[in-house]
Amino acid sequence: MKNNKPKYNQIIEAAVQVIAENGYHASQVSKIAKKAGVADGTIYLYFKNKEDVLISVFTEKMGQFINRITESIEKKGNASDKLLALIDMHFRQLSEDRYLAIVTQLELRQSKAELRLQINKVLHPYLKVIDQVIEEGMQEGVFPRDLNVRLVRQMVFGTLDEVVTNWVMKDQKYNLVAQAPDVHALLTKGLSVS
Amino acid sequence: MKNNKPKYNQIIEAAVQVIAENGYHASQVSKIAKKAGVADGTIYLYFKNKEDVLISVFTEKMGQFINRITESIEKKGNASDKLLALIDMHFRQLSEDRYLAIVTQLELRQSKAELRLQINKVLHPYLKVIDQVIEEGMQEGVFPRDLNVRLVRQMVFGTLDEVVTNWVMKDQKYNLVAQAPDVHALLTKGLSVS
Amino acid sequence: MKNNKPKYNQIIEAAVQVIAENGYHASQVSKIAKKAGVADGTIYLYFKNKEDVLISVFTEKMGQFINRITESIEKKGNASDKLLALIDMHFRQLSEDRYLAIVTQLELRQSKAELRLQINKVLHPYLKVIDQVIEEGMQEGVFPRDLNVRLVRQMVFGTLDEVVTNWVMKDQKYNLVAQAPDVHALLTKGLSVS
Amino acid sequence: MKNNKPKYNQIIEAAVQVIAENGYHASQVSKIAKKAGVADGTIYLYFKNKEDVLISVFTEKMGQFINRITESIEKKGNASDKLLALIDMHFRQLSEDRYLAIVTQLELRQSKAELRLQINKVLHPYLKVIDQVIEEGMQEGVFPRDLNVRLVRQMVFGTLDEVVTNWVMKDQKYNLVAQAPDVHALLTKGLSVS
DNA sequence: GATGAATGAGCATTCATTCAT
DNA sequence: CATGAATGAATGCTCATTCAT
Repeated sequence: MKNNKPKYNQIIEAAVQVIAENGYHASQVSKIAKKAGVADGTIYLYFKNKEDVLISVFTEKMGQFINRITESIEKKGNASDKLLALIDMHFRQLSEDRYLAIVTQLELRQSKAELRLQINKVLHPYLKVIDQVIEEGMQEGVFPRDLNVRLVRQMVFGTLDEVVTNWVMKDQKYNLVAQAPDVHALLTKGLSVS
Repeated sequence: MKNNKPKYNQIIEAAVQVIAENGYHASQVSKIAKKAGVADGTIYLYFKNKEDVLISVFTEKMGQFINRITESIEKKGNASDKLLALIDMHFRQLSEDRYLAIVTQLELRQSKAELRLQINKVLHPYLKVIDQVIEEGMQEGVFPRDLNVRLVRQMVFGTLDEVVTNWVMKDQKYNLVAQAPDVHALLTKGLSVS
Repeated sequence: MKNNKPKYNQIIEAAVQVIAENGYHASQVSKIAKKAGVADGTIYLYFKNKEDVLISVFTEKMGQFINRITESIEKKGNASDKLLALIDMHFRQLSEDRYLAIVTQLELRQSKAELRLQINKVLHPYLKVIDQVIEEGMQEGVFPRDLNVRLVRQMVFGTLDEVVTNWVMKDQKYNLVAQAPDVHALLTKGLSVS
Repeated sequence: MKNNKPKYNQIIEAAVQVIAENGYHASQVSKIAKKAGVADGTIYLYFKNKEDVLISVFTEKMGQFINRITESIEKKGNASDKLLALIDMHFRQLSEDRYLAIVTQLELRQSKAELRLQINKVLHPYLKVIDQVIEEGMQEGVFPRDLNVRLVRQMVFGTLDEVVTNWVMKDQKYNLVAQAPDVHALLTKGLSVS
């Protein structure tokens, strides 16, 4: 655990706040250090460089994010319910941490290509969770058996991501979690007339 | 016509290439000027500043992009066919211009908040086109009449965007256009078992 | 005469105005050309370069300036009266042309050392006029015969220059010409108790 | 004391030299840094920007300048002697620091309006010292009681400034300090015949 | 003579990272 | 472990001048 290293966590938390408040490009190392209550140099005792701080921010937060979603869906009986739970928890967690929402949906995307590649690696386990739900649904017969899992996953993740980004850009003015059932309905039924 | 202003177009085209090849942050004005075959200062005869070049790149390209999609869908008889045509042309155009695909899916997203706001404005007409197709489908009875248009549009655009981004990140190794019918099927039928 | 070359004068007059209104550093060649109603390149048909425009501005204006002072003092009977007339005309001319005052007292001094050297050459005839008045006064016995002419001239010119500069920097709020008799009295009597 | 901040003084001294040697406009920050033996960025640890360096140069030097003059004149018994001491010290200090003389008389005057405004503020205390000497002389009866203090001060300062500037432009070839008694005699007696 | 589109040299400032203490 | 003073590379933009028309 990183609890032994309180400064590590202080820096991570400071980074999220500083980025959310100042934007990615105005988030200097010195600003993060100040908010964390440590010297600039101290950051380099815990992280290789600035990029490493950002990746670690995403890794730490995404770890929790995925864990909660996994917990949430494993109680559910079928793939459709799991998908709803996944959407609900996805929206819920970003709703509950406005800083995190801003950082993941807007600021971290401004980073250069290399960094975003590494961020995608961190995202990978989440995409696997989505894949599992889809595959489970196919096996259960809840979803069609001939789905292209990759495409479905891209539809699911792309939709959730777009919905959240729009919500963040509208200054988080409306209730995101309340949209979960509609989004779930849309994804499962598509545009087909019942 | 912009044929009267050949340098304007030279600079736009150079910018797309330079950004695609070097990445957003390594695309210095001097590099764009060199590729365009003009002096650095010449860029400032046609554009207010570097940001203006980038916005213009996006505006010019997106204008053509939307026009072709609009042309393509207006021949179609019903909303479902129009949606398919839209997806097909969306994929087709980005397939045919690998530089443009890289720039729109990866590089331009690294720009700072203000610039991205303006990019969103340019994107807006495209979102309106999607909305129209959805609304038309609802009126025709091809799509359910009780759809939340905003959510559907976010699903459609989010899905297309995610599919294209994944394709770009996989170095455009597979045939993107060939995915259009499957994506269309997915969006219209969702995950429902026939 | 330069009357044959109306554009020459247009450019000179435009330069004075542009410098007075925008300050020395914000007075681009293009701005002067626009105000003069000519193309940028036209300026280079009449002047070697930008510096040449500035020197010519000063030369033209200083020529008139000296001529009027010379005319004014030659009517006077003795050196002391001539000195008073010189001071009066010095103040009067700068009072009557606020643009010229700003340009000579403030803006033209921001030019680089080389240019200022040439400006000093243009100023030289005026200093000679002052010298003549002093020497005349010494011969007449109106002024002491053992004066160091150079020092006296520096006192006279330095005083006038400082008085005018202070007046310009106080936004020309008070009557400069009205100070002439007091300045004359001061220079002639000094700080001696009568 | 500024001895705790050796770099601050190194930069100030380097700036004076670089400006005197290269002229105001050719005095890049990098050149000053190099002469001071520090990195470019170090300058920004001690000064807000380049202008701040220049103002600080003038402030530091003018502070010393005024202090020495104040010390020098307070020992003197009457206003006339004080004026002589002021002139002597004014000339003496600029004679002893050829770099400072060039910078104050020529280079710093090329700065733009805003900077010159701040330079004038720094000069203000010196003008007040001159005013005090004049007022003291009027009270003592050494100078006429009906003097216009402002005008006298402008005569005194204008004369000293002009004398020093001429000396600097003549490449400091003659003995400036030796002129002090003559200048004093001129200012006190004026052009009156004894 | 007149035009004005094109040129390209030149520079203050920021900030991630290091390392002596 | 922790500090924070010092480093130095990196770049968008302006504008005097030219020259083909």
